[in-house]
Amino acid sequence: MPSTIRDVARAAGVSVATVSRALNGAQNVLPGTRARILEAAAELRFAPSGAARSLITRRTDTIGALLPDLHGEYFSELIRGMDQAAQAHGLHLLVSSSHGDAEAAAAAVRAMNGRVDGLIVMSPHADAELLQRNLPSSLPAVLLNSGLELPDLPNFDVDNFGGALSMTRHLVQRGARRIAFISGPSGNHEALERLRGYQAGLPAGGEYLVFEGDFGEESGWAAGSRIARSQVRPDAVFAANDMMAIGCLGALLEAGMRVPEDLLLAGFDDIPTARYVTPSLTTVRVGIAELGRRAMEGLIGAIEADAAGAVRHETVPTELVIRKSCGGGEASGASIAGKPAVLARSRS
Amino acid sequence: MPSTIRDVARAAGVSVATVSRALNGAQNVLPGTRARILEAAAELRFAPSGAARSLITRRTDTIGALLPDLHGEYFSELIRGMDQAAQAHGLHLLVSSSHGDAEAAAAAVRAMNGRVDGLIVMSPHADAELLQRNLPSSLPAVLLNSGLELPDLPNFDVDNFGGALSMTRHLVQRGARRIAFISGPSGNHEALERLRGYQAGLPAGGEYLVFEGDFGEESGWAAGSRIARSQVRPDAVFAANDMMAIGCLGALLEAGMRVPEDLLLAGFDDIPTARYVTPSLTTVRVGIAELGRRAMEGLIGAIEADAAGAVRHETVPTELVIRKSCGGGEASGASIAGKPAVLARSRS
DNA sequence: TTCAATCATGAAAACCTTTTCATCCCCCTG
DNA sequence: CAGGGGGATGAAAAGGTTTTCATGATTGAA
Repeated sequence: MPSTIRDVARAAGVSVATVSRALNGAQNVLPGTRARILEAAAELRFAPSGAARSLITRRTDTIGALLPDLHGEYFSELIRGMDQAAQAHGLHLLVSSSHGDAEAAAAAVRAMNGRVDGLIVMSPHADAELLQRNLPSSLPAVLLNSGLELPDLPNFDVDNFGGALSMTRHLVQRGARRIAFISGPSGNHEALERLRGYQAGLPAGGEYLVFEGDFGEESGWAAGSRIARSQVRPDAVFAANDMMAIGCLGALLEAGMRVPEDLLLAGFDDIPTARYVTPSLTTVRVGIAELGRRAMEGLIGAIEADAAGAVRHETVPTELVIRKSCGGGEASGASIAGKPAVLARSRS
Repeated sequence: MPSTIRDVARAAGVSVATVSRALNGAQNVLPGTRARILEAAAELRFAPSGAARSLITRRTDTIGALLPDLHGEYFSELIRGMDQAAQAHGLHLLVSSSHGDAEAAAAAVRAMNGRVDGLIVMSPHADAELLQRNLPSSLPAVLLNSGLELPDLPNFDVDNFGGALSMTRHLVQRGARRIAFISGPSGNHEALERLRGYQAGLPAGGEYLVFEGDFGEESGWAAGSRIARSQVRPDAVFAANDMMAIGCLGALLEAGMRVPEDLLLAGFDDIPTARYVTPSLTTVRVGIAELGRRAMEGLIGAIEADAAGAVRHETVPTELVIRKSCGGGEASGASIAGKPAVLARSRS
C-alpha cells in the first residue's frame, strides 16, 4: 500500500493540513517545518493520490482525446502536436481510440467524465445529437475535422478546400488540360471538401473527371490502372490523399508510364513517405501537428476562460509542396534529405 | 455542475446505494427499481465521476505510458499496439512524453501516482536508481527496451542482436565481402545490440567497418558520402536503422552509384517508408505494435496476478524482409502495393 | 400460524486530499 | 502592561462513489 499524507504527517509530527501546505508550496509554513515534512515525504516515497486530489480540486490536469483510429503517420503527428501543447501547460493526455460505432463512441465520451478537464473529439460517429446526449454539460470540448457547425462547440479543421483549389490551379498552370481526381470515401467530410476544391479549381469548361477511392493505397492503385488504360488519358492526376497517390504511382509505373513526363501526379497531406517515393510526390502540406496543437490550445483556452468568448471555428491553412512528380521541385538527390519546398500558402 | 449519484437517487426515489447497485449491474435490485433508476440517470445525463470512483475502488482503469518522444512512425506504432491491448481489457491509455532529463522523468513517474493502475516505462533516463526512488512500490510497471535487468521489473525488448545477426549473414550469403555498418548513437542500448549482431555475423576474418551515426537521416547521408568516396569501397552497407539507410541511399545515388548493382544496402526497423523508396529497402522487421501489445499484456498480467510469478523478460523476434536494395525481393511495381516478403525469423 | 431464511433496500463508513475556519502563540504598539 | 494583529498550525468538512452492515419485508416451510 502506498503511503498517504497521513503517514507523512505522523512521521513529521504535524497535521495533514500542514503537510498539504508544505507540499503544495504555500508560504505560510515555517522553513523548519517544511524541511521536516519534505524529508519525511521523501523517506516514505509519498506521492499524492491523483484521484483524491482531483475529487476535491475538481481538476484532473488531463485532457482526453477521442480518435477514430491510431493507424499511420497522421495520428502520430496529431498526438504529438496535442501532447506538445498539453505538456506546455502541465497537462496530461488521455487517448481513446477505435470506437467502431456510435454506441462505442458514446460510451467513450461518458467514460471520460471525471477523468479529464476537457475533451478533443475527432470521430466520424460524433454527430451533434450524440454529443449533446453524452457530453456532460460542464465538460469543455472541441471538435476536430468534424465538419459540424455546432453553436456551442468550437471546431478545428484543415483548409481542405483551399489546399485542393491551389493544387488544381497549380496543375493547370503547369499545363495540365485534363486533370483526373481520385476521391476519398464518400461520407467523409474532408474528402468532400477536397473534391470541392478540385472542382472549383478547374478552369471554365475544364473536364470533371473523378475516380472513386477510399483513402487506401489499394484504391489508388486501382484508379491508377484504370487511368493508364483509359482511351483519352488525363495529363494529370490529383489524389485526395498521399496514400492513394502512391498507390496510383505504382500502377502507372507498372503500366509503363513515366511520371511526370507522361502524366503529372499530386497528393494531399504530405506524409513523410511522400518525399521518398520516386519521383518524389508533389502534395499539399497539412500541418497535422499544428492542427493538434491548435485544438489543444483552443480547448485549454476554453477551460480557463470558462465563460468562453473564445474562438468558435478555426481553419489551419495548407501549403503547396512542389516536388518532382509534377515536374518541379528539387533534384533527385536533394529530395531525399532536403526540406520540402514551399510554393504557395492557401487562404486561411 | 454535473449531476451526481445523489441527484439520480433523489429523482428515482431510492438511496444512493441502490443507484450504485443498479448502475453497476448488481443482481439484487428489483427490475422495476432498476428501470426507474436507469431512466432517471439518462434523464439527468449522469455519468459517475471517475475520480470519486477510483478513490474508493483503488482502480483507475488507466495505464500510463512514459515515452521518450512521440516523433515518427515508431511511436505511432507502439502506441497503437499498446492501446489495442488496453482497449481489449477495457483500459485507457495515458501518454506522457518528452521528459528531457532525469529530473523530468522522475516527476513524470511521480505524477502518475493515483492516476494509473500500471506503468510502461520507456525512457533513456529511467535507470534503476531513479525508478527505485520514484516508483511507488505498489505500482506495477514494466520496462520497454531498457536494456536493464532489474530483479523486480519485467522488461520487454526486441531481438536486436538476432535481427542484425541474420541480416549480416544474409548479406554475406548474397556475396558481400566487405560489409560496412552505420551505427546508432553510442549510448543507446538498442544501437549497441545491433552493432553486436553485425559483428557476430561477420565471417571469420571478415572486416569490421563501422561508420558512426545517430539514427537520423542526416547521419546516414554523411556516412553514405564517405562510403562513396572511400578508396576500397565496401560491397554492402548495413545501417542500424531505416532512416539512416534512406539517408545513405540518397548520398550513394547522388554520387552516381547504383543500388544494388554496385552496393547492397540494408536497414533495420521496417518503417512503412522502407517499402516505397527506390530501390525498395531490405530491412529487419520489428513488430513494433506487437512489442507495445506484449508489454501491455504483460503489465496487465502483472496487475491481475498481483503476486506476479509472471514473465520477467520477453524478447520479441524479428524478421528479415528482403527487398530490392540487396538485389532480392519483389518486382518494382509489386513492391509498392505488395506485402513485405518474409525470409527468415530470428531466434526468439 | 409462526419461525426462519432470503432478499431488496437504506444508512453510514471509507477512500485521500484540499481548504476553510478556528485556535494559539508571539510580537508589536499604544 | 494590555490589547490587538499577524502568522503558523490543527480540526474538520467537503468532494462523489462503493461497500459493508443493519433493517425490514416477503416468502416458504414446518
